Amino acid sequence: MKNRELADVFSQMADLMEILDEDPFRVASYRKVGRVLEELTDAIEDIAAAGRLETLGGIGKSTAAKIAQFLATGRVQAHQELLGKVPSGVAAMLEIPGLGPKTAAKLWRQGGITTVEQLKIALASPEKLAGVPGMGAKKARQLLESMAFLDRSAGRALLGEASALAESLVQAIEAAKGAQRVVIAGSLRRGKETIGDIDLLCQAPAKAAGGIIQAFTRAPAVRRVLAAGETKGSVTLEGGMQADLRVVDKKSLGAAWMYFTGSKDHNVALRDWALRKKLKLNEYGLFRGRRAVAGASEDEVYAALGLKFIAPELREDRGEIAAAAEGKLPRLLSPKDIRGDMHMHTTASDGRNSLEEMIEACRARGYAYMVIADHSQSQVQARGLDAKRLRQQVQVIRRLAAACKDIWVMTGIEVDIFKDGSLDFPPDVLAELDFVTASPHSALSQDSAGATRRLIRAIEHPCVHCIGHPSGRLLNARPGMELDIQAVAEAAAANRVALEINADPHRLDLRDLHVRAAVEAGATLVINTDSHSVDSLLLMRYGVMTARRGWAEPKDVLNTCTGAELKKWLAKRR
DNA sequence: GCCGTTTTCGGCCCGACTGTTTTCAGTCG
Repeated sequence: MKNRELADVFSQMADLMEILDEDPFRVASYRKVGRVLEELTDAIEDIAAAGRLETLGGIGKSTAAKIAQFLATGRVQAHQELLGKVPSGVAAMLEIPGLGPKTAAKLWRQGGITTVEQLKIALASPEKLAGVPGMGAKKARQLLESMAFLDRSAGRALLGEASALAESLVQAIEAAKGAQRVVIAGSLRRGKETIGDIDLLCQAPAKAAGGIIQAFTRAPAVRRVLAAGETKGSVTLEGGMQADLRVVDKKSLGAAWMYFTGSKDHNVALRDWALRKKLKLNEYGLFRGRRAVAGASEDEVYAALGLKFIAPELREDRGEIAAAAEGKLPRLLSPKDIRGDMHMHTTASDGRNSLEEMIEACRARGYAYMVIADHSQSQVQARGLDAKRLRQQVQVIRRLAAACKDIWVMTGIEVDIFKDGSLDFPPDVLAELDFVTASPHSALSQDSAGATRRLIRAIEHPCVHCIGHPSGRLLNARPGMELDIQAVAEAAAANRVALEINADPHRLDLRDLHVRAAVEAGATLVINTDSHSVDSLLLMRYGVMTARRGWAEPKDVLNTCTGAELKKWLAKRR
């Protein structure tokens, strides 16, 4: 797959063109191509071979030719020409928050600065930048701090970390005088797998806004105040994340919440939709001329646009607006649809809570069923179970299960899938268990074709019910295997094997786009926490968000079944 | 460079905040 590489080429061309001050609309269209390529689940080679490049939104004749050229020669001529015009270090400056293309161009052309290192030195003695307009002492200090932040932080926070921080900020703002309602917006509300910054909104009368912004900037987690105006505040938090708060009037809350929930691409598409209806949409409301048509609630704004309500998780400009217009949005599942958790560990392998404690915690959550799935023998570092210990555990589970009237406790295993697709236990051992999850844990840098064959072989194994965390990725840590998700999902559908959405915020695997491909291929999903303690059972909500981002409905997800339905599904499988 | 419920040409989302600009450019979301 050359998707990623090619996406980078177009994104970089957009950056370079912007530094060269080329037509902003052409720049925007290159940027869009970068995003489209990045989000593609099919290999760009296959799409090109099928002559379908120009059927992708945002890709026209000229882009198609550049993609073809890249696939044939490994390069895009126009990209090479741009690289020849702008020193590479100048483009690298765009990574620095607060430094955009205009400033990078000025630093280069008028200040003679061509690398980030040179910039750092020059900023330390700002008189060196006297020839560059707009470069005062304050701006210099701000850029130095931004660069220091980049050096320390790995970039984006995980969904779970960001949620906890956001909730602490919400509490601080709610305590401020005049705050009527505080809500989370941004990528956090959309349930994106990683979060760049936290966006919050507070409904309050205009006269209270200043005090609320002050309260926000004094919240315990705040380390530095970046901006504090009349209606907007920006801060850096402990750990380096940025958080923004806007204070809005009651009659604008819906429009503002939509605007700050994004995504940017959804907003652009929605405004375009509004314009075609002779309406104007901004964060204050939906307007016909000067008259406000809607704004207090999101429902009202979507309705006035002739659209069904679009759930935040769908707002990525991936076809949701057309679907909302045609009444074809999916009926998304919600956390309350989940009736069990089918992947959790105990102290028998690397879990922190006992079998009894895990059962009690699942019962307290009101689950109808659960599966114990400890590691198999080759996971030595996790004290994986061999056949003998597994059989002992099965005995204990069966005895405990017999005593549980209100929850169905199933026996299971998380059996390793080896590099060649074979499993860590022979069929006779696996056949004794109620539910078998097979997961890849090692050799995760395998090539795409090999990884796909590996998973398909496991899917075709007669004893396997589910593939756990299929790609093996760890967010912000390792990329995992690059699967041909189409082929994997088709095999899963054909063999009636479920694909896991691992809800652990470090994994979220399958990821959103893979969920969507799996749903379209007719595969069944199962959302599991992979809990290693009773506390992590509540991570389920992040898996549900990821499922929603993949347009999954309850019928696509195995653990929305009742116990009786699940029994039937298991009976058909064997 | 892309695109079409007004269009194959002429549009392309829009507002807040900061810094250093004395009237606004740049960046961000």
